Amino acid sequence: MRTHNCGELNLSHAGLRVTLCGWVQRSREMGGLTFIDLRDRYGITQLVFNMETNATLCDAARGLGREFVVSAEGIVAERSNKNKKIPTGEIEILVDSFRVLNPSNIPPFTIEDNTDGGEELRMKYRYLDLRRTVNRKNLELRHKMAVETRRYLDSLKFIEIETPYLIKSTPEGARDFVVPSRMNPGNFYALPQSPETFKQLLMVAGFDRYFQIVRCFRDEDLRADRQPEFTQIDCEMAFVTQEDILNTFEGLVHHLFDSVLGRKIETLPRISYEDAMSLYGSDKPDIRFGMTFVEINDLVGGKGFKVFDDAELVAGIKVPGCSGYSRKQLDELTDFVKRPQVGASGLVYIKFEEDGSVKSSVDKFYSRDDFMRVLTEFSALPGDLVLIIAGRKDKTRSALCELRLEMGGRLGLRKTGDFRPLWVLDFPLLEWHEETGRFYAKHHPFTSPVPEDIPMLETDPGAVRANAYDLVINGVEIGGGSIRIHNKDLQKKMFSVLGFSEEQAQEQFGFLMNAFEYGAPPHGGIAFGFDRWTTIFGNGDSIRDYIAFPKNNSGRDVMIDSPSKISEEQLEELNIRLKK
RNA sequence: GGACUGGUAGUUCAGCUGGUUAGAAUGCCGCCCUGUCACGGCGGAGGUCGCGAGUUCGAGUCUCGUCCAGUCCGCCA
Repeated sequence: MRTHNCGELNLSHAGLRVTLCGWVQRSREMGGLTFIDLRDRYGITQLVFNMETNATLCDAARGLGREFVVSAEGIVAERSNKNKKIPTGEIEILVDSFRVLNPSNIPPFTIEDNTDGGEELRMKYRYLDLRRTVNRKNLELRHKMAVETRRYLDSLKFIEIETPYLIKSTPEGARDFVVPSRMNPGNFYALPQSPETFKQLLMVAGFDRYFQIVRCFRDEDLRADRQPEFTQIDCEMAFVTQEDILNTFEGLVHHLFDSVLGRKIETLPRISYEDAMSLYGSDKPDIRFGMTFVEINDLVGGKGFKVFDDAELVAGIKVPGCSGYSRKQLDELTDFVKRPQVGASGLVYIKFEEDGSVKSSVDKFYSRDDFMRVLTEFSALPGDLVLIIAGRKDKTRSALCELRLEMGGRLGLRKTGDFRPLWVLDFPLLEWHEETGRFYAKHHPFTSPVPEDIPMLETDPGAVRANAYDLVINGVEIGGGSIRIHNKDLQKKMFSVLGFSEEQAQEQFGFLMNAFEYGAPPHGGIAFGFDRWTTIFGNGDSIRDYIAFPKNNSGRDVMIDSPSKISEEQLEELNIRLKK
């Protein structure tokens, strides 16, 4: 139907007869002249109609509304007024005939880079929103990421194998999306939260390098970076140590930075979970800037300031060059950390003024020497501001983490386009839950403990470290994985620590444990959040912008209006009765 | 489950301590314009102020409830 697309013609094509197809972006009527911007995926080309040379055609062109689908034939001509802003700006098409392939309603919002449409409206008409360049580029980026991922992994002899979507519900982890089985009344499939068990079975089957770019499903509340269905780059390898896995996938990180963004990056720093928590208060630190935590219990305790004396942890950050902060600004920061989402009970400041004097909210408890010792510990210089939070260790760290990120943002230290990937290692194997009074696997129940910590499974399970690792970029968890347990006895012990009875373990994971009795190789793997990684590379705010048809905050697709009710007949057939 | 923010022309928003005819921009329609490209000029149409109660002589504005959207906490092995 077309000889060229709307983004490729230039002066070298002048005089050529062409046919273009596309959508009417906008038309400009000048009395005797009519210009139409014709748009397709590749760009915009200007069509021109002249009242003097063909009044009928020019008149007809004026009947074309926005988003009409048009096929136009004519001669490529050099423009008398060139537009330097677009690649095709030096030429235009002198149209001698055109055809409306399909008219269009007036679109509910303008289909331009700076659209006037709000989010909700654009989601409802997502197919129109996707015509906008920004969204098109986001999906092109996603495609490029997928292609380069496959290229890299294929070059290392990984093979992509599909695993089932209709699987079995398991109690650990996120809530399952569940699918009723018509042929097995009262029974349900679950959609996979990840292909975890299947990729381990593939290792038992001898496919020693597996990957899959695969959809995963979790029935949990949504966020800007969380969708109920999302995509992982899921990988597993046999006959490997943790070091082998980190090196192989550090290679993927380098390859994607290079091939997609055209950037060479340095060897990824590695930090232990414990250090990440004590220096950044987070297991996914944003290391684009410093401001690491300094713990000062010893320096400030026993001076009569009860809040510090009683605190499990007193820690702070040094904010360079902010000693001039006003009372109002400090009050604002105090309010910030006291918000329920941050959860600190207060904020103490020490201003190291330019003239060398010291001002603090706790002046009456400490001498100048006391403050100087603290400031030295922070390596503070005149002009710096130290902000301190105290209380329970975990609360203090998470609040200080929020404050650090906030200050980093205010000082412009979290620069867009600055990428600082790193590995976080040695995660704890287990996590204690107060409400249920038992341990849960922090990663998943097949994660192997660090060998020298295995004896502690009996004595101090909370202190056992795992052979687990996360990839973090700019404060976002991009991926995580572990070396798996391939030994049946160890796996049994793990289930028992998690509070599974032998029968429960057998019922839920018997197929895996049985498989491990038939020569399971040592293996391990990793999975990356493909949507998040793409979003980071695109400098986006929300993974929604990198998914063609995303769900909204309540898990709804407002375009197709789902989820939705189903008929009585369907319910009957599925053997389901709804609560009145 | 919880906190906060928002909901007013097709769209994006403004609308003060409650006050009589609810505005702007853009889009849309009509007329004019031969080099525009965010074209320009003139004119016009377009509103259940999310929904329901309440306070008041009077509610877009205040109160309560409710629905929807967004950000976050919980949750997300």
